[in-house]
Amino acid sequence: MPELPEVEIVRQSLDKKIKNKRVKKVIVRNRNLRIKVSKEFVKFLKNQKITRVNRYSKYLILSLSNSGYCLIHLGMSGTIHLINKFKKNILTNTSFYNSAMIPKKHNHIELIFDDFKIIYNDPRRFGFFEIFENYSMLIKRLNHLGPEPFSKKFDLEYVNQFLKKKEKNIKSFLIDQNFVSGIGNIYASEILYLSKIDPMKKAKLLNKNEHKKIIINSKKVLFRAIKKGGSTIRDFKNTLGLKGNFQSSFKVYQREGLRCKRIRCKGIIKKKFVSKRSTFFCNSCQK
DNA sequence: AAGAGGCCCTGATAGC
DNA sequence: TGCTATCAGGGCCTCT
Repeated sequence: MPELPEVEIVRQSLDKKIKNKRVKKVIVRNRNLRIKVSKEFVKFLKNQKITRVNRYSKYLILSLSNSGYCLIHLGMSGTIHLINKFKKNILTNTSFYNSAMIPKKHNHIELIFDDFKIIYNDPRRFGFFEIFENYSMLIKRLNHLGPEPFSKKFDLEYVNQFLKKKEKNIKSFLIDQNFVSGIGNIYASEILYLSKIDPMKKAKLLNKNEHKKIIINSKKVLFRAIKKGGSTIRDFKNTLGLKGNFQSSFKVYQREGLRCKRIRCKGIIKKKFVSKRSTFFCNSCQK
């Protein structure tokens, strides 16, 4: 599901809500996520204050007051829901959560704060929650990731060096987190469209100008998507259950058979499986 | 080292 | 109505 922009939207709303708040209770209903939730998880988070909510690539990073970290990945279908607590009435003095907001199945983890809670829902369980005692352990965990598209390190020299001997198609590298981290299947197609590059083109055949376009358009596409609240294809929602809006701005993704949006281009958007992932491109203006 | 392929899992949808 | 097959925004692992 979520690529960098969607995770950033989640980060922003979490930051507003849980920063400097203390976790009162932790519930783990299903430990069998992509990575098994550790036995120490509940103990590690309980009574900790969330001091920061960061994001790197598609990962959320909660900093804790015990100087530890909680690393979260949403996988393909993970969502985080913010649920406010209401007082039912004074007579019974029972409180409840607005159940209309809560998915019925697959609520695997809950972090409960004073007057609200967050619920991690993930039907496919490709996401995970991991804990790290300190910063160096966290960094080690994320060490394999390439630079983010926004990073200064993602420059001409780096891109050229990485791709110059690569026989595989360029599209598979845009979604390769070791090369550049944060881009997923949707935005890879969009970036290559803006760059007028054929997704099937061998990476080593790209010239300097094309490298430049990839660098610029990666930033451009992701920034625009963040600005629009991310993309909602089937089930991405922000923590309040609201959908993103960037899907209406897609130039190629899920536009198979439609006309290319570029002025004066007569091309038709095609869909092909590239490295096992659906890939959309204009058959005329992407060379 | 690089690339191809498989696998983890559930749900929505299409076709019969 | 119900069956089966296919696909979905990710990432890791193994084999060659």
